[in-house]
Amino acid sequence: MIAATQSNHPLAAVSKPGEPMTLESACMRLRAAQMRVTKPRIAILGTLFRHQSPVSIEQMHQDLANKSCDLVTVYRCLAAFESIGLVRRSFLHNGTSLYELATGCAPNYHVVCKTCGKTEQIEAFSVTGVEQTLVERGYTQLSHLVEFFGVCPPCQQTSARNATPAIPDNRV
Amino acid sequence: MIAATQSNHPLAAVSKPGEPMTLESACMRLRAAQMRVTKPRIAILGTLFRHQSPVSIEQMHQDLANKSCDLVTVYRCLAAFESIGLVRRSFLHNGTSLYELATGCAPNYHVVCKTCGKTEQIEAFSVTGVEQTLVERGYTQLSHLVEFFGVCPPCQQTSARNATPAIPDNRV
DNA sequence: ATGTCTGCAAATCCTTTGCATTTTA
DNA sequence: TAAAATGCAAAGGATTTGCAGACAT
Repeated sequence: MIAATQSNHPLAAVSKPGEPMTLESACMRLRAAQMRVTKPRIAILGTLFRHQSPVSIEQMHQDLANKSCDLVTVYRCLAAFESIGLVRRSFLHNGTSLYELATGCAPNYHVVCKTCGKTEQIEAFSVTGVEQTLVERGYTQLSHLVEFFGVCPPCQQTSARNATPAIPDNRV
Repeated sequence: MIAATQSNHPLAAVSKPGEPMTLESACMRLRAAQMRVTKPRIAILGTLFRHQSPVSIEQMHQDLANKSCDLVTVYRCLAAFESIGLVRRSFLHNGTSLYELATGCAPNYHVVCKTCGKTEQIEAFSVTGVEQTLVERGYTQLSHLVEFFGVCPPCQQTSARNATPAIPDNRV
């Protein structure tokens, strides 16, 4: 699921398709937005680059070697990154969010396994038609949210049936 | 946004398109599922029938004349209703949910105004193609979530700009 | 009669806020 | 050195849980 918010921030320009984002370019974007490049921020960006897929705040915090920075800082940094369009936030059914680097391309959509919680990307899926209609109806600042859920093949063995679901059944 | 979960519950059959759900048929489904038809449950179903659109738990609780039942009971009843497919739950960006009667037809999609939080229905929008692909990939128990956000026409006046957004900006 | 709900209070979970201290530019 | 970021502790809001009493069947 993706929150494809259209940022109004002047510095929220996405990187060009041709040149993939690097840790350096990400830092430059921070500086360009009058934000400071600190050790926690670099570490957090690092985990995002390492995953290249949606990660939870909790996960990132644990990934940070010896939890080098406070959970609160992770929250604040990601909110800051999102405000300049550096990361994209995905809202899950269970009320939590995942963050991923915002590439220059259109937002990606995912399938989330109800059992193990793993996410997989899914091919292009267009919602522009619907948004166009909404614009015609007078809506502004459009954004949307699309997410698919299911049980992935590896999780369909009997053994998995007794596992605690990553996303409790009653919430999905 | 809609959580179009495919319930596996034997009694979760939806009412036939031809015959719209009534308070009576809803109660019958409760009984059929070995659930009891209590005063709070009837009242809650009542507010759902009255709205015929997604409603928040808080909203339902306030609607109940003199808050005739506890907020906790509203939570529990809705969870119970959802477990037998009587209602559909929608998860909002701000971490809360909306519930609506599960009609026999395909799930409806909505636009949620970022300012006032009002929801409007949007015309058919198909995700079956994507789900079909996922089935081919081996996923089972598919469900999905689709929601659009924007600022509705009435909320675009200057006055509205200072209003506290129903969904804080940093969450959408 | 009995297994199911309900209400109330308290607990939990995730996220945000306040503020003094540290850090970056 | 001035503005911005961090850590820690504590607040906040939504939802859940435990348990004794009330209720539907």
